[in-house]
Amino acid sequence: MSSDAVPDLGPGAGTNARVPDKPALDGLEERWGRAWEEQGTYRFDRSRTREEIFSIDTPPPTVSGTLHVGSVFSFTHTDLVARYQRMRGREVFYPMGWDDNGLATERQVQYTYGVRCDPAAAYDPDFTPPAAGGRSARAVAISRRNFIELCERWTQDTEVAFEALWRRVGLSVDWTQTYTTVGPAAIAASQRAFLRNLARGEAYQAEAPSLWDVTFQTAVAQAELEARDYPGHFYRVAFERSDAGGPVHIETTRPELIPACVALVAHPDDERYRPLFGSTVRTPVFGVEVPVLAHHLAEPDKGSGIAMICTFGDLTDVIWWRELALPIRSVIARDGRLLPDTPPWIADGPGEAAYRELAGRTTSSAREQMTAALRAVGALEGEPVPTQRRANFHEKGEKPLEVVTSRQWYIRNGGRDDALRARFLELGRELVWVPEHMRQRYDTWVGGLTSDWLISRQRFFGVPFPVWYPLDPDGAPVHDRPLLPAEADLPIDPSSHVPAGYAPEQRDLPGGFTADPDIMDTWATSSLTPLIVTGWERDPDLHARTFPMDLRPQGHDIVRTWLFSTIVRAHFETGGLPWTHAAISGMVANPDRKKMSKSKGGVDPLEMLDRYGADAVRWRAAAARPGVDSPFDEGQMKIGRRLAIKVLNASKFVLGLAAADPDPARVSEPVDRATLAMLARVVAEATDAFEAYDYSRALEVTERFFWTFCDDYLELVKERAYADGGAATDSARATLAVVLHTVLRLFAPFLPYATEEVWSWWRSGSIHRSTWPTLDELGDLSGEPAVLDAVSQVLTQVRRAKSEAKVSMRTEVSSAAVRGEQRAVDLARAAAADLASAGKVAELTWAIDDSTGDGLVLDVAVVLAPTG
RNA sequence: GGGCGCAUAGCUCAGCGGUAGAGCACCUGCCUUACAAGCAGGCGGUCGCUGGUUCGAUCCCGGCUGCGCCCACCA
Repeated sequence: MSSDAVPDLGPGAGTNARVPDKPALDGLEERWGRAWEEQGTYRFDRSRTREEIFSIDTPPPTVSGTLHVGSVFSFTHTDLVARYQRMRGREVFYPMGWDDNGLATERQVQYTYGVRCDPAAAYDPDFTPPAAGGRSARAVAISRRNFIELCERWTQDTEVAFEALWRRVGLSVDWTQTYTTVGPAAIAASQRAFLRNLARGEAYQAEAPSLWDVTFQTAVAQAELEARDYPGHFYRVAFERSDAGGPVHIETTRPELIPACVALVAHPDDERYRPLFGSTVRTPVFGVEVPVLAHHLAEPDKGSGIAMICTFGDLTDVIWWRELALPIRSVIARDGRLLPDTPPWIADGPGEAAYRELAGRTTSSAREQMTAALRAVGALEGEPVPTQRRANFHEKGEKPLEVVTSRQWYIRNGGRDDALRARFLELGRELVWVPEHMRQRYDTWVGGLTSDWLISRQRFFGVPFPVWYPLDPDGAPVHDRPLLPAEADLPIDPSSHVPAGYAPEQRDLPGGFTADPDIMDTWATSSLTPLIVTGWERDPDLHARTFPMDLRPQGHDIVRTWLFSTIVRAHFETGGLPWTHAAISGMVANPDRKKMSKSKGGVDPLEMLDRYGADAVRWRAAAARPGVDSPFDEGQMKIGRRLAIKVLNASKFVLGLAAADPDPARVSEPVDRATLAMLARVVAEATDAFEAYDYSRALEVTERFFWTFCDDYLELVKERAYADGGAATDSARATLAVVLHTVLRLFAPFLPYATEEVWSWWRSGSIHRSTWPTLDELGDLSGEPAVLDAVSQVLTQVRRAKSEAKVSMRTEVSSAAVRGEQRAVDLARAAAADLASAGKVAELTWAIDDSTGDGLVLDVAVVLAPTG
């Protein structure tokens, strides 16, 4: 067979005619990848019923450039389960999506093509991106439409590359079932779910302070936060009491926010400040009069025990502002700079002049300027003291988040509703978690929510909100009277579609309408994957056959985002869980145990696949137990490769001896029956392990059996199987065939290429559509597995004698005297003839010695034949 | 500050109430017609520390230490 021929998986096989002389792994991936595609091996049969289907809510990988080793591992984990379930007879619904939506794509496009989106720019149909992108290039401003076109182009290219990688890895995905998170079906589902959330009051719009990323210029959600240490200084600053009672010192890390100060606050029980409650102080430099207030969140032992409240320096400020009913005095603009115009509350002359020095500066530059100003008026006490402050960052951002007041869309998630929070915690308990303890992260997250889910983003590439607003006679949007499309019209883009009752010419004109400019956060779409892929409201027949899904596999880093948000959305739409099981993969870490980042980490999955082969990489992935982080260790790949090669070679050998159909009824010899009894244990253990999603254990027990089988059993029965005729020969050959037939299928989920190759040598159809082994097919299981251990003891001691004498294993043994307790001797003696031939022992003798007290331990005295 | 996980041979990890296991690495050999990308044999561990339960603890319970991760209102 030439290497590029597509093998026939049809009926008609069954002989050993196809066993190659020199089996090799090279070319298997290409050949079988093509065969599986052409023959639809993994095609989903949608005529099956819900009970017959196993449906998987695969994570849509972010199309942000490259997939790393960790992704390969975790997707392999899912595929192991998928292949097991398929062999168990379930029809596996295993679609693949691409998360091309959102900020990650925008950043890649900006970087790759050297552009930035300017919504004010005009569309250029002939636009071609600058040849040289990269960080050093000056970004070209392009229209929103041009920008989105580039995003689409970029994602298509990467999706092709991703699919190629996944096929290479051997994921048994039905590649006709793919979706993208900005595809029409996903947009329609996102918009439909949003409209329903809105109608039921689960989504709402609010003008409120929220976390804001000044680099990306968008609001962000609590789930996207990352707390990081951030170097800064404590500044000790004096406020003058209005009653001239002397200065009050506060300590702050952000003196540039003094113009936004609205009050000072101390703990109600703090004796030092109690006399001041109800009085006022003047801010330094600006002379703005602010009250001194009491609140229990103020901590007496932090700083000087009294803090300034600014609108807004952090989330505590937001709480104080709300609970103490303070005014808003914002000074930070959306670009992170201080507002260009002097705020109205700064009225006095020197204060105005001081503000003008701050206007337009970044926060860090304003901080320096403010420090100088404080020093000039003598309000800075001592020198700033270096400190590590902890600030919230967007997980992909480089500057600390600010708190900015803006109008945003929210979805209720229990953060402000204890009954709803309790419901989500209850759903978390109903879900089966693998491993169990991962539920803890969910509970911690849901229990710690402090706000609803902010889903709007002031970005460009994503699902637009299906909303318009009427414009009043002054041209201002009337936000509390949103105009909504009919569900039948979805998906829509409010910036090109027109709301019912309006004409296109009325867009953005007073008395007309305007589109909601925002897009949804990528998780607002990803949270719907179980609904999107199962055809919710789009294909009710498919939905009924696949939902609720069986399995959500994912990483533990996105429990708080993807897993939780999916439960939120499914609860609102269906009242229950979107899946019954969540299997949480660990991360691949650098050898130093630090989290391996996507950008660096340095290992290219394709290079790894080239070097070791997909089966080897899968083997290594399977060694990482569910939920356990695993250090990247290239040396381990070699072991997997060795196993795959071993499978080919051992199979070739077995088929050379015993190409007949596996028939346990012909197994009669004690050592053969022992082998099948042992194999039965392996089948049972591997099956139990897989049922508990513990693919690692399934692999481990199979592998251990297989190596022992190769090293001991195969050597032991070689000659008996070679011999012609007789029940003993027949027994050996039947055992070999049964073991191979069984072990290949146990290995199939892990080594799909090598096992398929061997299967094609003697069976028909694909091994991946064959059935998982059961105890029934192994026949009579009353064999005594202890025979194997006894036999192995004898074999080992004969080999040791040869090894110690530094002679070949072919060396003849004049005599071997086995001695031990009755039972042990009987067990080994059952394979006397095999032992003699495998060890090349001329005279094998047996002695019972019940006085040893060694139980099943055997002692073998070996006398080697003289060499010469 | 709260929580979760981990701690067993140089490395990666199983085991989990009854005298310590695998693979890799290392050492010594062997071209044995399935496989030298192989095979055989061997060296190597007071199972993190410390109390307790038990006839007996690597395994159960408490405390401690170290590492990793998650969460937390960042003055």
